[in-house]
Amino acid sequence: MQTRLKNRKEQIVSLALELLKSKGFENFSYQDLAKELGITKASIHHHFPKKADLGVALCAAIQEWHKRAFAKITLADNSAMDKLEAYINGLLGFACGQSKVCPLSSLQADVASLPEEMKKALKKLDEHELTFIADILEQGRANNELMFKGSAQHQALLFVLTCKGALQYSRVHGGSIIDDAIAQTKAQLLG
Amino acid sequence: MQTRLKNRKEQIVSLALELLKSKGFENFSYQDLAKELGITKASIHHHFPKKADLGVALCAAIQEWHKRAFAKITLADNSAMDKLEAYINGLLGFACGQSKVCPLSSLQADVASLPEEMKKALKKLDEHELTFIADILEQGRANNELMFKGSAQHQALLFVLTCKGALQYSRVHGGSIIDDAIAQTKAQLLG
DNA sequence: GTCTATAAATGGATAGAC
DNA sequence: GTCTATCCATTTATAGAC
Repeated sequence: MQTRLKNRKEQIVSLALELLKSKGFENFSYQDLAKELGITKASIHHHFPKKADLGVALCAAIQEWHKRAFAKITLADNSAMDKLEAYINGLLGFACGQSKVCPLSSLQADVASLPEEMKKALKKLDEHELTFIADILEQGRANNELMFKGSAQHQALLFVLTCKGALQYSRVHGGSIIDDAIAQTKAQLLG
Repeated sequence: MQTRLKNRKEQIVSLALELLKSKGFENFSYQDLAKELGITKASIHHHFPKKADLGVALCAAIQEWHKRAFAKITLADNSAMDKLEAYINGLLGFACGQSKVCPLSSLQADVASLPEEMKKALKKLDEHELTFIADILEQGRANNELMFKGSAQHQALLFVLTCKGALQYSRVHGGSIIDDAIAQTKAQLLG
């Protein structure tokens, strides 16, 4: 509940994260942030002189979010499928019905115009996420709970592409497409 | 070879399509087009008064591209896997090593700010593509060439999400991630 | 930390001459 | 079809007062 007692800097990052998920990094402005927060653009420049600074802070916020969410999932003494479901629910939690996508998908879409520092951060975040999913898959296969061929890293890639791609498609085709994609993926992994 | 004899209007659409694939619809400007073509912004406004007009023309160009590519693949008397590979090669043809993605992925990323007409066109294009892939998958399953559970439409969704998602990821992680994703998908379908 | 004011650049768009 | 010229809004960014 400490989320209610955020300082201004955290408020800015938090709102910018929402706009990143709905519009993408290049398509929200300091004006958007200022209007919503009831302050001026200049105030935001005080906290983040250049937009690239805000972008780096956004990447750090996503990293923090991953860290907490992944730790919570890892510690829960659940089946591999339960963990995958928890991951999916984490992704959907901020997106469902709101036309938002994974923030990393948004950053990938704008990669051509991102500052170098953000590209590097994005790459690390993606890799961290893929390794997290690969570990769950490997555990599930060792348990005879999940079935798949090849390396867990490669299977993790398919899983993550499916989840994030489904979110993107849902903005055009409605939320049911997410259910379809998730159900089909689960059916495959259960053999 | 008639591509060399394009009139200006076609040149504009052709270049805009490239910029769409690399930067997204909201992130290329009439100025970008004008500079590259060696004409002024006003000339482009003559052909496409508003950017939304250009956007609609882009959707039509993509539809035309689909029509040709899908017809060619359908008519070839090949296995289902050959057809899937031809589809993948079509996607990769414009993207590989150039940091470009599927134009429909680019449009999806910007869907929050697209004019209504483009959203409708995008939806139709997506559906057409999914049905095309679903038909190939169904044919392959009927032949005992491919193996998968559930409906061909749902499996087609996974396949398309994987191909396009891999392209997006490759801009950050390099082209090898495409090979990994495609290989893993093929292995699954071959049972 | 927040404001006013302003700069400098860019993007979409139009009018009218050639 | 293309140009020059111009308009207006927006965006990023800075300076300096409170």
